[in-house]
Amino acid sequence: MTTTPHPSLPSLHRTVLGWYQANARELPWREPDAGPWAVMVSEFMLQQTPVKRVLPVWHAWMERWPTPGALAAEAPGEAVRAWGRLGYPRRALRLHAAATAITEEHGGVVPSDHAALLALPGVGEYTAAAVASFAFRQRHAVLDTNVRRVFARLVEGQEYPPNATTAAERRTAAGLLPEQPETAAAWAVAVMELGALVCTARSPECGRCPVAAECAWRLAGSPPHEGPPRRGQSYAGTDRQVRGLLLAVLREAEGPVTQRQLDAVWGEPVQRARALDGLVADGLVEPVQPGVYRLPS
DNA sequence: AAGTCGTGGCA
DNA sequence: TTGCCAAGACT
Repeated sequence: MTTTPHPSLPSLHRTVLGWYQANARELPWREPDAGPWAVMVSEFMLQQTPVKRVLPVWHAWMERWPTPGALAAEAPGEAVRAWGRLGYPRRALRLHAAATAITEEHGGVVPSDHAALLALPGVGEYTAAAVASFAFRQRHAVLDTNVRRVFARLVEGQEYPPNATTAAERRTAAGLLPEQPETAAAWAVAVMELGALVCTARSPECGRCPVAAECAWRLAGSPPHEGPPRRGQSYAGTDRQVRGLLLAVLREAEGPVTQRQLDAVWGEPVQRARALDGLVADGLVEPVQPGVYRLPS
């Protein structure tokens, strides 16, 4: 005879959804009146950047550019400037490009179709699913780093998920997804929130976890991660640091900037030149004339 | 498909 | 202090 070794799927859903109702953060892009554009802007900003740092920039951005058309009407350099110190400024350029595509190809309306979202610049598998789920209440597996970690522990008994998203992870996520679209959308954000607030990377608070009793990792004694350590991201002395320093000069200047101003931020000329070339190649910086640069117009 | 791409907070 | 890591996308 087969018994049911685990609580039913609907029970798991109810548990996590109930936890979310009681514990979710109030975030402006989750408000009922936050439209798809508000959600999309938040998703771009939240790619690799913590909520706390995103909040002020998101507010300023939405006030200045309440629609994709408003952003598309301005120079991409203004988006880079308004991006401030969120990091990975190519995201600002891609968000501007996405706004332009929405304006030109979708009549200024953020598309609800997953494939159409995926075709936008800067929108990958995660962001397409997130916008379709959070803004349009569709049924999609939303696999971000939080969700992947929760499932790795809860289902696989592993402390951390693999480096890259695997087919097995997609199957797991799809298998746990509630049937009803509205419930699936609620589930997606709830699991993500659980990963962000309780089932965290470093010191998970299993005592506060609503599904601790069913967690495969916990039941296995919380074994530490096996396999190769995930490569840390070095920063000091890299091109990325130099690019950041150079772009900060451009952002904070009113208009064009001279070569001398840029030279002042980094002593080593070869790396400095390589970093500046990279910024130009990425479209983040625009040469005006020899020795003069500005944000893209 | 492994590397690249910012920035800052926190243990 | 130093290393880890935070709602990834792109090549």
